[in-house]
Amino acid sequence: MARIATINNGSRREVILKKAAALFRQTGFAATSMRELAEALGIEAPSLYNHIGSKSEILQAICFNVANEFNHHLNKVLQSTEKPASKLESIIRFHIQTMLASPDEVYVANHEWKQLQEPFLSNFLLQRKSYENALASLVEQGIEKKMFRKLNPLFAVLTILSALRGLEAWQRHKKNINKDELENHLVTQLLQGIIK
Amino acid sequence: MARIATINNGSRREVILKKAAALFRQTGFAATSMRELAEALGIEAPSLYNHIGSKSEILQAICFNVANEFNHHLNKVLQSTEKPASKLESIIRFHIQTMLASPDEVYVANHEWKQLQEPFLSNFLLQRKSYENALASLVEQGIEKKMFRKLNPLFAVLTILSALRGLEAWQRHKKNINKDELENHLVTQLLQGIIK
DNA sequence: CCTACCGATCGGTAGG
DNA sequence: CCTACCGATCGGTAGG
Repeated sequence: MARIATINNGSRREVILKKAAALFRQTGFAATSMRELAEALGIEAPSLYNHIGSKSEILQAICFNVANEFNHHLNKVLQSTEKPASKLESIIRFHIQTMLASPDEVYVANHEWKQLQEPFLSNFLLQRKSYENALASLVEQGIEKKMFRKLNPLFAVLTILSALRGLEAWQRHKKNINKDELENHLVTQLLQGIIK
Repeated sequence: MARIATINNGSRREVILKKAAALFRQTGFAATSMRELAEALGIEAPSLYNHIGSKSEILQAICFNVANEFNHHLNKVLQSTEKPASKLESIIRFHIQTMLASPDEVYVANHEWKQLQEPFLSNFLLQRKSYENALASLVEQGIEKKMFRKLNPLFAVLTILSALRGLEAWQRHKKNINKDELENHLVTQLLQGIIK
């Protein structure tokens, strides 16, 4: 009895974040009320505040958790000695896999971050920009090595990231979607767009 | 005196829609209040209701105006006798041009349509789906004529549309962006991803 | 985790 | 186009 309570308490905050991500995705951050969130969890709204500090803090937690995951993987890839095309492929695959594994969180981080308050908003945008720049220099390396076509590296990266971020909208078609086919298709189409 | 008033009255609703699109983009539909919109227009909130029926109606007008523009262009292209690749290029260029010409409206139609109320939500999604299907059959034709690589037509279309819809986020980098370079880059990278 | 409750703000109406 | 105002709902606190 006590053990179950302890286990649940330990992850209570995570359960809240998880459910919040699902609701924020469905309805949007601003349009989701703390009462709706509470109801979805089977508790009263004021009880939420034993686990989280504010509605904003929930959004912050979701967005920065996702950002951390992507940054962590990026750093790991950058430290490897693979070719630029392989690095890029690994990053593309990670985007797709993460999106399929945590669609709600990734969606919120991609589309509701605008609702972050300062200084979190600025920090988030800064991280995003540095992520994009890291990918751009990867593309630049590929161009120098004559492996990629000669194109604007930043444009190339933004195009790929846009395509990947839009993936969440594919949910609608998900009955027809096989995960492996999806991943391989995207890798092919997106890399084909820049490879020589 | 009377003439100016008449002219202004005629376009008053459009001015409201225009400003609303800008605010909805900046802050999100749900997080934008009618009082903020009124203040941005230099009037009091209740005065808005002489020109629009409700907050929802503003969103509906923006979303369906944009949808109509895209559908109209699509139909024009489909009636032409060009090759699939040319048709697709024309559609890609239209997306980019429309987005650059009306960034606020296109952003709202792409990202705030979730806040539409029924039956508008269902209708909007239906139009979207039929738009995607029309593009998919275009890709299919290209594959049959051996002009496109053999890939899943729907996936190919969703990837391209995702990339195009994400374009709005490029605003952030706009000081470095030249319109023609942007358009040509995207056409190249996106078509290269599917052409044989 | 709950009940009771608060000030603020929301979309919108009445009436002129 | 404005003033005056409404009921509903919001995020959050007090206190237990």
